[in-house]
Amino acid sequence: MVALSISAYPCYEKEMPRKAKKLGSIRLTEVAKLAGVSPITASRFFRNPEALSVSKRERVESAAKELGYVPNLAARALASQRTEVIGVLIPSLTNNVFNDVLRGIYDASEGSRYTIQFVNTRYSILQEEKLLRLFQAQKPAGLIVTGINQTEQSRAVMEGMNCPIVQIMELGTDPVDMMVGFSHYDAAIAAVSHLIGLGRKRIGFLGARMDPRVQRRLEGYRKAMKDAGLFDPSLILTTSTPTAMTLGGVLLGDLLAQAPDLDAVFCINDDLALGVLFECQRRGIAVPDQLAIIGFNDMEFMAATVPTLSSVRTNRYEMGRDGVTMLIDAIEGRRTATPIVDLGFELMVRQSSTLRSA
Amino acid sequence: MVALSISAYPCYEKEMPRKAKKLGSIRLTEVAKLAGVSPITASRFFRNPEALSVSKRERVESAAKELGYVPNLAARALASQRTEVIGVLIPSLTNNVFNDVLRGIYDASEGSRYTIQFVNTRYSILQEEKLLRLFQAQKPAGLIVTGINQTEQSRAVMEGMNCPIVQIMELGTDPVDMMVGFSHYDAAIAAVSHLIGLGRKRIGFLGARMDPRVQRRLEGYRKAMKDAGLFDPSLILTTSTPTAMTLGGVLLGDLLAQAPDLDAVFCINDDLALGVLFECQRRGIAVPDQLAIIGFNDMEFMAATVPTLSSVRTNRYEMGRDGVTMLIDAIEGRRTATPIVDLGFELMVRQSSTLRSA
DNA sequence: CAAGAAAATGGTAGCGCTGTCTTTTTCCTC
DNA sequence: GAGGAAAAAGACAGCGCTACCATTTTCTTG
Repeated sequence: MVALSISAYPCYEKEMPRKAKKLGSIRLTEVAKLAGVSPITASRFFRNPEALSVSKRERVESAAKELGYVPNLAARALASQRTEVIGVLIPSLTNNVFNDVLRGIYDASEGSRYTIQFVNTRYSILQEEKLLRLFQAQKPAGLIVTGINQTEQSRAVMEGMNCPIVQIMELGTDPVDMMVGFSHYDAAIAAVSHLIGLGRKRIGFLGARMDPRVQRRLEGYRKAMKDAGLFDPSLILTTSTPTAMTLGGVLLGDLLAQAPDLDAVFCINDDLALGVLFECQRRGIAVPDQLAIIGFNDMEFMAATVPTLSSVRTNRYEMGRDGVTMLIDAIEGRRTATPIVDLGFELMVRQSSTLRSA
Repeated sequence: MVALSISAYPCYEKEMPRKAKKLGSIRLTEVAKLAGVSPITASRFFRNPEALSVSKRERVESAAKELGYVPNLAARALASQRTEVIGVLIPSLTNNVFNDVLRGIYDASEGSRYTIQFVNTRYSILQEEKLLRLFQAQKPAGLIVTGINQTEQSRAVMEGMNCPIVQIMELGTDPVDMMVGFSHYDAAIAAVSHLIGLGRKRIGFLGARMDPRVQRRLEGYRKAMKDAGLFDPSLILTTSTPTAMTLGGVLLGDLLAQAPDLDAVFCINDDLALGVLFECQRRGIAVPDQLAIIGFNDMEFMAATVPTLSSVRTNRYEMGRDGVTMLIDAIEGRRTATPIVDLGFELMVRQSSTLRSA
């Protein structure tokens, strides 16, 4: 481990005394001496043990263990001109979606020699560009970025970085390097078509924090509604406010004000959907009889509600997991044949869109 | 940024060519040359600009900007024998509680020169010890650890680390260095006393993933129930299963089986509480008339449900935020007077424990 | 068993920066 | 304007490791 600061221009109060040199500090030299080999041989042991003869290998190993040697990664990075860091750029820590993605990334990278260094772009492509430049300066082993909407400069930086890069969360035709995601457009079409197929005509769209992926879901909604001849702009309500469960209720109220004959609602995420469900309980709107609800992402709680909530399952954990796995494989020269992986989605039909209480 | 790998004994496939040296690489020397100063002066500019005369300061600054200089942090760490990394050990990425804590940590450290390097202990104190050793080897500028239940070895490692350390999430009498948290014991007593004060007699306890902090909440529950002469072990149901909203419903069913006269339930977190609420809807149990519910943490959604759910607000974001802030202050020699900060808690009384529908 | 190829090992130099100490410059004050 | 103190700037060496190349040892094979 160790991660050096991400700030480009730090500024200390004062210089520190060069303290207690050598004080019990076990360097590679010490290990080499104890093992009776040259430092470079000891060095090789840690990087490529296969290159040593069995006898030396054993001697270095036991010497290292005896001395409790721990490599100095800063020195290693300086000498080798590279690090074992995987940089991860994610737009939010508030949004639970990324929680799952991060979990996948951490789980899959555990046990590997790589360290995850994640940073938060706060849904700003300018912030993303800035963070990308900082990563660039440090030559990470690989990079995971969210989505496909980077600035031109960001793209240029990435292309010049000379390390594998995986874009996650969605798909596009022009990857910087590799991609793991799914089509938000198609997923939205599936959700809306499901509602249309059930005979719903006045299907609303509820969106918050309209990031690029949510925009694409809106496009899918538009497409499906237009194809069915049901499109009506007054059925759409979006806000740039960050999403929250309480917001779901508020938005439903607003949408009902502009479209009182609403008979279904497609929420761009599950938090909104649950907020809508509670608002319906509050207003005495029967779900799904009067209003069908479908969410997006299929968080764990969607199966626990009353009525259970329909949603579109997205493979968030898997995107993280497969993303790093592909990345690490590429770093180590084992590139997969297909640079673009579609993890798909699954329509989870539950009571909120189908159950009709007789 | 940059973070060097956290693996102690990495192992490369092969040595890499020492590629394209000097190739446009802007080093401090180049900046110094352009600015017409010595490298060491340029170095000082980045660490302590106050020490330079105004003219040199401006010259170095513009030279750095012109060349697009970015410091090599590995070299810096090697030469200065320290890093600008703050290590964060957190037990889970699944539990949303830590999401909020992490958010506080990231928000408060943004703009500082420190990089957050967080690792996941998975609720294992052995894993924690292992990760602590890895951090130790790299001399982080500071450390944030969760809770007060470390192994003896972990404590020894921390005490020998020679860097500020903040323990977050709870309080104890014997901090390694600093602490930011609150009393889970007192918070549980407050929640249970509230229910007792409302005349509830058969108050259940529902717990999942019994980590040390949850154990202390159980102790608080025991204390309050015993003091009121209401304690009955059959009112307690715990499981080591990780918490989830679906689990809330299951546990309520089990608890009702062993205590059918249950009239209130204290859930050790909000997910369980919401799961319980839905299970009540499913079983036709009136909340709060037949069963009062109180959760723990006061997640955002607790105010959005029907009925709204009572909870104990914990200042998770603030624990993260204040934790790093204290840590950074200590790193930079501005130690606060009080090493132990109690962020308290707040009883959020809502409909699920009070409303009586006439 | 000699000769060449391959494998294993070692010597050297430096990655880019900063701590320490020394030298130079600037700023006072009388 | 001289003398001393403080501030500013610089020289030097080295942090711990690894890339590169040179060297030695081991393994083949005719």
